[in-house]
Amino acid sequence: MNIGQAADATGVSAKRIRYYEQVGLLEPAKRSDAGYRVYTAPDLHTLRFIQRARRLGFSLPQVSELLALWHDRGRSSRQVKAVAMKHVDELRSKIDELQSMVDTLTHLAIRCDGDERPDCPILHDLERSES
Amino acid sequence: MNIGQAADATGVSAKRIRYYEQVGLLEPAKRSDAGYRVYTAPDLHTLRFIQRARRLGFSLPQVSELLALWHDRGRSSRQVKAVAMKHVDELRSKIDELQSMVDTLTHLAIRCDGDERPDCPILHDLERSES
DNA sequence: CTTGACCTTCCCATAATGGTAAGGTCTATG
DNA sequence: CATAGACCTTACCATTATGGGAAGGTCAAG
Repeated sequence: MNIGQAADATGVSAKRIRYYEQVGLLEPAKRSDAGYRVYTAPDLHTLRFIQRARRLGFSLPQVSELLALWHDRGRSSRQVKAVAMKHVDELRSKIDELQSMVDTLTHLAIRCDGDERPDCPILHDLERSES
Repeated sequence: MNIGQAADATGVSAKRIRYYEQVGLLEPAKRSDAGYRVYTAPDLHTLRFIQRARRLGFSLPQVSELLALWHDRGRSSRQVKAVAMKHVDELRSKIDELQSMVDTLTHLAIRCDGDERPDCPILHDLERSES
């Protein structure tokens, strides 16, 4: 199976597959006589694993950790859970940060008339000197 | 006032100030005889405006829009509110996306024993073939 | 006049892709 | 068999906003 078919089968673009190989997330694929990368069922399995981990927001280094644990028959579920929960903590921090932006902005926007007049608490807040 | 002092006074690093000038967010600063950038009170005001907008998560193009509106005496608060609310929508989308990752992961992690055994629903989910 | 703290520009790196160009390969059809 | 078109290869550039560092000029204090 060529890279295009692997991409179609997994939802990971050919570009990404090559990149993952380049940065060492994937073992270099076998090549055909012409130098084409050749993929087999286990490769697709790995690609889908990566795809799902990426969709859950894991960074490539984290995905790399997860792949290693996945292949490590001697792993403990504790290790896996630790990676996942660390990521959850990061996600929650990010959410809190974004939410506080939303809170501030909606608080300001509520007081903005949104009409033809120029006066606006949003700009007023942005130009205030403190902080 | 030199760039270092302007940086200290506004919380915008010298590096960032130069970058903002380079990408056109800021007017090129006046220069001293020696070629040093020189900043005055209104410049600091603008830098603080940018700093606050950035902290609220506005992208540099959005900050640019806000700066233009700020300087436009003929602006309507409607325009300002539109920029802000569009950003709020983007933030909320991002929050929803991150929250659904958190939900999925916590759901999986709850069922992970987190002990010395290798079996783990998190890896199990990542390697499942669907999706 | 030297030292140290500034400033300047320029280049590199980051994270994880997408786009494109130049060129080789494979396959189906005329 | 030749050729077109769909594929593949590598290599380079762009993205976003920032930090780091080097090489070299400037300024103020001692």
